[in-house]
Amino acid sequence: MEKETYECDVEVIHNDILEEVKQQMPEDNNIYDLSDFFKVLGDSTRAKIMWALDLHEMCVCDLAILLNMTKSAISHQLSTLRENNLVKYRRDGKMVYYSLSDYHVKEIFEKGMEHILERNGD
Amino acid sequence: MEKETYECDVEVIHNDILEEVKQQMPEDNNIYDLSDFFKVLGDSTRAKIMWALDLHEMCVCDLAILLNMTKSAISHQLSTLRENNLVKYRRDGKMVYYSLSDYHVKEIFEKGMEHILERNGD
DNA sequence: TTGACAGTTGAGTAACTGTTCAACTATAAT
DNA sequence: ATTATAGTTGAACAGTTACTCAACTGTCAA
Repeated sequence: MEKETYECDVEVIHNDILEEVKQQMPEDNNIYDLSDFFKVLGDSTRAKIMWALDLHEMCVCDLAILLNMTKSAISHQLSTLRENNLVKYRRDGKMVYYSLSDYHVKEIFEKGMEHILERNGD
Repeated sequence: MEKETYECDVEVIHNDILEEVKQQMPEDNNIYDLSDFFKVLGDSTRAKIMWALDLHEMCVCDLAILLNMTKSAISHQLSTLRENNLVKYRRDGKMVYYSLSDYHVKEIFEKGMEHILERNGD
């Protein structure tokens, strides 16, 4: 009377459903990547940066003024966005201009905003 | 020669772009709500739960077995998902069955997964 | 070369977050 | 009533994270 398949502090309740869901679940690695992706968008500073860059290419200074934050703070967040391939940049003289690198993000933001606005009864 | 509009450690570089973006940016509160929403999806445990519930209504036990975690850990995360109106539940005897409460989330997950898979060269 | 400004980076810190643990409630069965 | 299982909850702890600060690089102008 052993349960070799699962190690948990509970009994198996709905084995049929479990098997079905297990088979249809995406691969672990894909879920990790996906939640990491959402995590990057899940900070208000980065969300604002992304939204601003969706409207217009901007330099670090512009973003710092727009968000009323230090250049350092903005630069750190841009670094995170860069590492996650969400923004690209070009240097022009002393200034570095950032823009969005991915066309999916806009759609995801818009779907997310739909959700927020409907939920808030707008 | 004062800049009353902005307080920052930088000079205003592109005033025209700044004004344009400022006007088109969503309200701060909406961006906060949006990033909070993404933050909830930005944890792999919660992402797995959401994906599983999208496939089938499940009880806490099932989820604990599926994710190989304790009921307590799952319950805490379900509580977060509940607070953010992403899941609903019904009690049936001793068991509590959870399911998705929002139809937008599936679309957002799918768009996000598209992004991941394309980015990973799939 | 020197100074000024745009931007980056690493260390440090305060705040946040996910899991564990133990104690708890709720329902059902004996 | 008692016991067992499903689930919840609060405190505590460890790991993470966003911003600050100071020092740094890169580019331009004089």
